[in-house]
Formats: sequence, structure tokens, C-alpha cells
Amino acid sequence: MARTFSITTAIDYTNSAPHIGHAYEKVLADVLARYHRLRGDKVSFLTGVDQHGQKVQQSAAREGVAPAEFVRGVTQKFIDLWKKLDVQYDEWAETVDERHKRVVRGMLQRLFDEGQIYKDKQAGFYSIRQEQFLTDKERGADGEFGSEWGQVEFREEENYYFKLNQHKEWLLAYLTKRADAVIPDYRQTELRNAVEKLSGDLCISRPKARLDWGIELPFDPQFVTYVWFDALTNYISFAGYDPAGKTFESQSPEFRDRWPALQVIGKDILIPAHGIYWLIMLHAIGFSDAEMPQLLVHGWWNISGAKISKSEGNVIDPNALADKYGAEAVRYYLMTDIATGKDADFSEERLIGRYNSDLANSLGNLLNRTLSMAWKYRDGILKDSAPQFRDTEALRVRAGEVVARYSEQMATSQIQAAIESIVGFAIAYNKAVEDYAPWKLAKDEAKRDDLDAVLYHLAEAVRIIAILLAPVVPRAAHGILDQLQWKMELDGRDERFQLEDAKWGGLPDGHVVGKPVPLFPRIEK
RNA sequence: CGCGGGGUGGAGCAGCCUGGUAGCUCGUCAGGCUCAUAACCUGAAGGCCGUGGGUUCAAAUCCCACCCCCGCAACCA
Repeated sequence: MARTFSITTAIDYTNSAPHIGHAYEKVLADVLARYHRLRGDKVSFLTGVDQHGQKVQQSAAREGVAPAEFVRGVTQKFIDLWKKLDVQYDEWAETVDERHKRVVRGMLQRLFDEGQIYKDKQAGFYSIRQEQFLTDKERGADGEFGSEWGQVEFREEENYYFKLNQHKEWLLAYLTKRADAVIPDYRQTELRNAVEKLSGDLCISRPKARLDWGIELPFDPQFVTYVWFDALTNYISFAGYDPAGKTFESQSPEFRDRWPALQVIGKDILIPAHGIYWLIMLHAIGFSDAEMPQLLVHGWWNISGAKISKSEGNVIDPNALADKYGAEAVRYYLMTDIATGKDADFSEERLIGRYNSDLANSLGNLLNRTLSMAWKYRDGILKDSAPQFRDTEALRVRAGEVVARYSEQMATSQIQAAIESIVGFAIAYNKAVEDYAPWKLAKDEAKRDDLDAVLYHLAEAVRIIAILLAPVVPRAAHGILDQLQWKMELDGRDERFQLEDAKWGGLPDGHVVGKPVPLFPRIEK
């Protein structure tokens, strides 16, 4: 039996509400997951939230609530948003979850026992306001620390360190050996360059006096683990990893079926978090090269060329966007107006534009005119009786080509290109309508079969489009099939169709289609 | 000489890895159709593919140099 297709996203930090970037990443992963389900693959899609850490502790304190309570509130916002946007995950990661904590502690204990974690003393300048050690990078042009750091004092602190550096050569070798460890390729280049400059080990703890909202170190209750082993570990802890098993082979069949995963992350957390720390962590606990995840690195949505940042206040609220235009419109825009891996400019104008031109005009109209003519001329009844009419062969061939191209593009995460293929297909059929002019055929009783053939081809095209579009706009796909009245008994269910059904001839002879209702009403400004 | 990305008709982008008539969406102009969500179809205008050099029969695509823009502390996808 084929291995499960596993996909994960970064887990979002529950310090503040989700913005458009969070939504983009989850929708991207969701579309890929849905594509694989469409292919008939078993899929495991993991996403979730990162709930520990100092910022959360501070935000909670500011609002006068316990961190656990604060985190519950923000977590709910993420859950609600994913529901609203139809992000259909199979597994939900919360770092406060006991089974996660157990894995984190187990990993830390094992690495400690193996001598890969050691205690050391750090001395340096410390900002009390920012609660962090400062390095030379934080010094201003005059060599002094700026006023934004508040009071700065010299401090000594003991912490635990993970022997990151001893795995550097392995990581370089791995990146050399595997060309698609990171996609797109230029990100792998960037990562490699960064790894070559790597020096020093990784501080993985914080004294409880400074931070106590986290997972306690199993070998020293005076400390909690700091972000890396906590957050990154989620990818395996929620997939059923057992820290007691030292080799991959000793893991459960369930885990081995779900690992390695395709990991969707943003370009900001490739270096050093995922590209260096995470891969080395996995290697350190016994994962071989073949068990390394593949990192799919996506770009950012900017606002008129500028980075989105909370401090700038130019965040876009995906919730409000979905309320205003609908989840499908938001999903469609996020998938179509950016090339996977690259940055793009977010624009509400363009969201409206893409929706109107692609969904309303090209696709929606094709559906609408098809059903309208079927009813006007044939009482909604389709006849698959004269497929050899004129050049209809070319139309059928085109359908097959589109499915093949689309599959190739989806498999390589080129969502934008895949959507373009679908829309191009709809446009070709809109042209065919003009070409065959069914309204003329309808006036000539001798051309009865020809008209039937044209109507059947149009309906089939629309049906195939709906299936291909399903990963991106699942509700709309069902909406189209509802109007075609195809497989109504499975309405709304994932098992209603598979990619396999996108081959020609799914509508039986004599099939009765539904009445046309505009599925994508134009958004008027 | 820090690292990486980008510079393609009015706008936004794809193509570049695997050289061979420059593609998509929107916009503009003219026309057509009437089944349709004022939608749809046809045609046109509009590009020295950042600049200079090189390789080649052939370069947006490969190589070199240069110019310009963006990101690389934190929040943060």
C-alpha cells in the first residue's frame, strides 16, 4: 500500500491574532493536501499553534490572565479561522498538549544522556527591558547599545546548550547530496551558504526565573526549554514519534508511514530554525538522510512593496476578508496571485479582479450558459449520442491534456500555473461555444444530434473543471457539480469524486442537469 | 567584493534550470454574437526581455562586468 502523503505547516505563535500570511501558508498546505486526497492518496495534514514562550507570558501578564488562559483564547481564533477558510487538517498541534511535552522531554533526556546537551555559563550584556542578551549586532554606530534596550547590565547566566556544531559537516554533506532538500532551489543555495558560516552551539534553555511558561527540562527543573526543542518537535510528536526508539526502524508503523513529511514554511524561518536547527535535531536523534523532511519555502505577501509587520500596523485580517468576499474568493486569490516561493503584493482590488475575471466571467459564465442552453433547447437532458460531430475530438483531447498538465503542476506545487491551466481550459470552451453557435443549431431540426453533442461536451468540460478546481475552491466545486446534478447522493463529501473522475465521459447518456444559478456573482465595487 | 531575490508591452506576473517565432491576466481601442452573471468571442495598438560585453548558427534563457530596487534585529508566514 502506498505511503501516506504527509504535509505540515509551521505552527503559529499564539501571541496575537492571525493575519493574511498565516492564512496563506495554511491554505497553501491545504490545497496540496486536498490535491493528494483527490488523487486518492492517504493524507496526513498537520498544523497547529506554538503556545509557549516569553512573549506569550508577557502578553498574558499584560492582560492580567494566566498564560494557559490567554493561549486558549488566541488558539481559538486560529481554529475558527481555519474552519472559516476550509483548511481541513487531520492533526492539530498544540504545544501545551501532554503527548507533545512527553516527546520533548524524552528527546531532551536522551540527548542529555548521550552527551549532546551540556551546561555552560554565558556572560554578556543583558537588556532588562527586552529580557535578552545583546550581541555586537545590537550595538549602534557609536558602539553603544541604543535607548530602545533600556537599562543594560553585565550579567552571567548558566544555560544548557545543544551540540549543534558537531553536526555541521553532516548537514553540508546532506545538502550536497540531496538537491531538492529545500524548494525552491535558490533557498537551498541560501541555506548552504548559511550553514558554511555556522559556528557555535545552540542555547536551548531559559532559567525559570526569567521564563517559566514552557516545558521543564527533564534533567534540571530549574530550567524550561527555549523554543527550538519545544516548537520544532511538534512535527514528529503529533505524528506519533516515540523518543524511546533510537532508530527510525524501531518507531511505530504509524509514525513511519507519516514521516518524512513535506514541510511548508515561510522564508523567514528557513534559516536558522528549520534548515539548520531542525534538520540537525532530527539527525542527532537518529534520523537518516532518507528520513529528512523536504522543506517547501514560500514567499511573503507584501503591501505595496513593503513588508507586513505588526509594528507597522499594516496587517490584513483574513477573517474580515473572508466575511466580506467569502472563503472561496480569499482562497482563490491567495493561490492564484502569487508564484509559490516568491513574494507578491497583496491587493484587495486584485482579489476582486481575479475573482470576477476567472471565477465569475470565465468559469461561472461557462457553467451558466451551458445549463441555460441545455434547458432552453433540451429540457435539461444530455445526450451522449454524436461525439464525432465536427472537431469535437479536439475538445476531448484538450480535456485530457489539461488534466495531465494540471497534475504535473500540482505535484510540483505550482498552484498558480495549475489554476491558469484550468482557466485556460474554460476559456477554450467559451470559444468553442461561439464557434459551434448552439443557438443556430437549435433552429435547425436536422442538426439535432449536433446540438446534443455540443451540449454534452460543454457539460463534461464544466464537470472536469469542477473536479480540478476542488483543492483550491472545494465548496465551489461541489456547487458546480450540484448544478450539474452529478452524484447528488454524495453532495458535499470528499468521496464524491477523485482525480480519476476527471476523465471524459462521466455524465451518462440521458443525464438531466440542474437549473442555472449564478455560482460566482460578480463583485461590484 | 557579506547573503539572497528582483529588473519582461500601461498595471501585475510567468517563462530562464533543459537556448530556437516573447506568453498569461487585467487595462485601452475597434468589431462581432445573443445561450449567458453588462457576461462571451474576434481583431488591433503597445516590448531594443535593466546596461555593456562574451559563448553560439541561434540568448529573455548560458558566462562575465556594471547599474538600479527589495529583504536579511525584534514582532513576523
